[in-house]
Amino acid sequence: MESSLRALSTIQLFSDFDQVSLKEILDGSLTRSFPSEAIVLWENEPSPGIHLVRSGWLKAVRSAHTGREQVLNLFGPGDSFSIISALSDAPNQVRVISLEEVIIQIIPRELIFTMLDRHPELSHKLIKRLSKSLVHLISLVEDLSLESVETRLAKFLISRTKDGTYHRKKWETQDTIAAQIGTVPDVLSRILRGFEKSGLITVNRKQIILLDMHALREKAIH
Amino acid sequence: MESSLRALSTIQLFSDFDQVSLKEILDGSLTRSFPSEAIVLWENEPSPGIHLVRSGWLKAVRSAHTGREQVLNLFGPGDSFSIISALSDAPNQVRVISLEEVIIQIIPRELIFTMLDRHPELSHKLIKRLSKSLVHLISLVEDLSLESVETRLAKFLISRTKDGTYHRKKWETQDTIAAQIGTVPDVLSRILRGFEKSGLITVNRKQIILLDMHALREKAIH
DNA sequence: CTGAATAACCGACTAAAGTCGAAGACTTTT
DNA sequence: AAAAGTCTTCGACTTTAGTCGGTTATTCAG
Repeated sequence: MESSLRALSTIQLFSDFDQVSLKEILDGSLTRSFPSEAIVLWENEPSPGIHLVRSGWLKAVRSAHTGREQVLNLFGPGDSFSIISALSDAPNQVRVISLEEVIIQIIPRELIFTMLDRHPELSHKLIKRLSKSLVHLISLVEDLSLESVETRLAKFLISRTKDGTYHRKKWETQDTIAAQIGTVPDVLSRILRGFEKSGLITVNRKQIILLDMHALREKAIH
Repeated sequence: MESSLRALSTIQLFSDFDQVSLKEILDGSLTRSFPSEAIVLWENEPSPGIHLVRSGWLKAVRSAHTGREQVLNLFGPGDSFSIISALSDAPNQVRVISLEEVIIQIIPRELIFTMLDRHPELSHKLIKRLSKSLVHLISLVEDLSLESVETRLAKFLISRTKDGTYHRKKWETQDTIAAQIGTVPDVLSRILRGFEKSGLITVNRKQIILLDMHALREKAIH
C-alpha cells in the first residue's frame, strides 16, 4: 500500500499531490489485472475512468473490417489512457489491448471531477497530457499522408533507439511494428531486409542495431 | 462593440460567461485581419494565444518538402484554434493559412490563464474542445492508414453534405479537397469522374450533388 | 528433445496511388 | 471580348504498397 502510494505520486498527473489526496485516489480507484491479448477497453463504449498502467504494456488501436489494424499509441508503466472519454461523455475512440500481462488502476470519473475541484492545477496537467496526444497524432497523420513506408520506418527506428540499439520486447514483433508505422508485416520485412543488405542495420529477434545512423537519418528525411 | 460582445458570447468556449468577463476578454484581446493566402500562424513557433475566427475560413496544414500538403482542419466563423500552444509552451504544430479574407481575434495566453482561475468551468470547455480535435485526428489517422482514396472521398462527400448537395465555396477546389483526404488533385479528379460516370454524383464548380446516396455509403464502407 | 505454434521471409504478382506533360474548360481581369 | 490565370482533365507511365501461397527459422511447451 505504501509502495502503491509512492508509485501513484510518480505519475505525471498527480506528481505534486499531497498524501491525503493521493490516498483518496488510491482508495477510490480499483485495480484490475488482465492477461496478455485482453481487450481492456472497447471502442464506442463509455469509459469508467482514467486508466493508469501499473505494470505491463498495452496498445491502442483502430482496426478495419479487413482485420488490419493501426496502432495509435503504446502505453507502459506510468502512462495514463482513456482521458478523453473519462472527462467528456464521448465514448472511447480506440480499442485498448494488452500486449502482455498488465495491471491497471482505474480512477472513476466522479473521483476525477472531485479532484479537479480540489486541485485546479490538475486541469493544467490534463490539458498538457491531451496536448501530447494531439502532437503525437498530428505527426502520425503527416507521416501517413506524406511519407513513404521506408521513411516512416527509418524515423521509427531512430525514435525507438537509445545508444544505437533498439531492444525489442517479446511482443515487439514485426506485426506490431508494422501496425505502428501504418503498413503490413510483409512490406515491413522487405524493407528491413533492404536496410540490412545496405548495411544500415542488423536485425534479430531481440534487437535491431543501427549501424549507419547518418544514412538512416537521410532515409528519414525524403 | 455591442455586437462583438454578443458574437463572443456565442462562441462555445465562453458561452455562459457573464458580461463583465466577456468585456474583459474583448478588451484584452486584439483583432487582426489577413488577406487571402496569408500565413496566420507558422509551425514551430510559439503562439500568442487562442485564436477565434470572427469571419472567413482558414486551413491548418502540415507540408512536405515536396510541397504537397495535408489539411488537418478547416476553421470557420466561431471556431477557435491554436489552443494547445496557447496553453502549454509547446510551439505550434501546424501552419494556419487563410483561404480568403479573414478577421481573427487573438486572446493572449495570460488572459486565458486569468480566466481559467476565475472560471473553473472554462477548463472543462477547453478539455472538450481538445477532445474534439483528438477524435477528429484519430479518424483521420484511421482513414489514411486503412482506407482507400475512393473510400475516403465517399466519406468526405457524405460528411460535407446537407440535403444531398455539397455547396462549394470559391476556395473549395479539388486542390483543397485532395489535401483534406490525403491525396493529390489528379487522383481526386480521376475518382470524381469515376463516381460521375457511375451516376453517383454530379460535379460542377459550385456544387457536388449526391445522386445515389446508397451506393455512396457502400463505397464509404469498404 | 521433439513437435507445435508463432514469427519472419521469399518471389511473383496485382492493385493502388502518384507523376508528368499537355490540353481543355472555366473565371477573372483588363 | 481578348488575355491571363486558375482549375480540371486526360492518357500513358512509374513507383509504391499490398497480396498470396508457400517455405524457413525461431521459440516455447510438454
